Amino acid sequence: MVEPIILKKTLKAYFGYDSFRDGQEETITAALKGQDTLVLLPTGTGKSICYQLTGYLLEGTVVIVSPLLSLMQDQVEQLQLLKEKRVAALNSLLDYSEKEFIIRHLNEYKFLFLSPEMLQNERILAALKQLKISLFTIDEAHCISQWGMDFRPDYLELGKIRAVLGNPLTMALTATANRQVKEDILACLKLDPLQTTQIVHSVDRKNIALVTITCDKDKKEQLLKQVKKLKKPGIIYFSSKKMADDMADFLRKSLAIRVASYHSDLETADRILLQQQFIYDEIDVICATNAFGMGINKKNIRFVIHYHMPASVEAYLQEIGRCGRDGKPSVAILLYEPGDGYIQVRLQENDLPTEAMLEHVYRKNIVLEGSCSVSQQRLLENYLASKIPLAQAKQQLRARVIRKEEQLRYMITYAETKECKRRVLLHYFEEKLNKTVENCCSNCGIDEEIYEIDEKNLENRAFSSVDSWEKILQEMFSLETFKRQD
DNA sequence: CGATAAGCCGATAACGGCTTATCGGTGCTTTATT
Repeated sequence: MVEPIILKKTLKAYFGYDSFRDGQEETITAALKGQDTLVLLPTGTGKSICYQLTGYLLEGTVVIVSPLLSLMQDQVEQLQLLKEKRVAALNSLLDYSEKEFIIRHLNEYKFLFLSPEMLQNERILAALKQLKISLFTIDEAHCISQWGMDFRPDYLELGKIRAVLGNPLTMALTATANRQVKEDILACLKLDPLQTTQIVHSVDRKNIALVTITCDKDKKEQLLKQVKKLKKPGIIYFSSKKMADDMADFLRKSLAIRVASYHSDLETADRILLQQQFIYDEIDVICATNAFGMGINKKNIRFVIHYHMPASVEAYLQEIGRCGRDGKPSVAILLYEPGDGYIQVRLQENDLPTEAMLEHVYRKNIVLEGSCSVSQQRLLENYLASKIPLAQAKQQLRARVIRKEEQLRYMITYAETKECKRRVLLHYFEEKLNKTVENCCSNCGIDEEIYEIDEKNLENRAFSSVDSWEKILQEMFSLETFKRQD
């Protein structure tokens, strides 16, 4: 048993903080007792401290499964800033010799980041088997449920991987999970629900006002109106890349603010550049698809607008959770037009194979290339390889389709409800709203002015006339960076 | 659903205007030859 005083001293020594934030100490204490943990803490409460501090107090290497290369790079850099040299990300950004070097020196690292896909690599898995793993961490664990079912099936293999590695002490971390997602995470990792300590804090972010504006063919005008008057910076989400591009142009021309669009068509270098510019307040508004956001650690985002709604309440909460991390009043606005749900239905249609496809593939015993989407093809191949009986496969698929429909339906319920939005949102996570929240939602009524630009004080103008020379230099410097990248 | 592309129509020739069809969103990986 590690005394709380030791924990605090370690926190101060390694991270420089005087006290823990909600949930951190609880999590670390449980892990140090040897308990597997499922940790649900709201965005921006320092989840990484949980596995990092635990790692420092245990012998061996912390292995962290992370969904994005950029996220891995971020975490590596942050640890390096804290003077930790024994840290590496084992991924495709490395060349052959770098990779080999890390694999040969695994036990010299304290923190090792990799993707679920990388864990499928035989050579790497064999090396990890020889390693003393102090803690097996799954960062952004909701990806298991959100992506594992179709988009990134290797997420569903993590349980097997865990078993191969001798079931090391495990910590799964996320900011958004309702009961079903928690069940998915535990089941996938093959964690016993009764033996796993769940540290669950409210997903409610009280400083984010929840607003829905019901539109009638006037979304574009509504968007312009809102973006014009709201305090910046902010993010606007779209469900198409083209739309994100077009609207970025439109807003840039209409409002003379600094707007950029962000989606998967961008080159990696451009993505990094945009993220940096946004973080350093050189961009006011980002028009993005759901590619943007995970790992964006910016405190002062004032609004998140959804031009199109996402496919689930989890995704919605993830996305709106990116504003107001500094605790100041922020607003999440959903621009909703009845029928919007249909876009998501169509988007998801090609994710899962149909029963007809499944039958065809089982009969012919082969998946024909080009006969369906990449995601469908991969899933069909998985079914074929796994030798799951047809009836069972069918049932599983049917369940997944129903699940997606339910998720979307609840999102629509949220959009259309006349009751308190916060209550409806929290209900999805089986939470009750105990006391009333000031500036709660558009149904309870909010004071709109606190989210709007204060014209008199000229606060929040894109370019201030009193820019310090430091800031001007900084901007020149980033321009140079831009040229070089180009 | 809504935006866009493709196809079709009449009619002395190229093209506006119509209907119909299609598509939309997330990321990891890759080892070997000009």
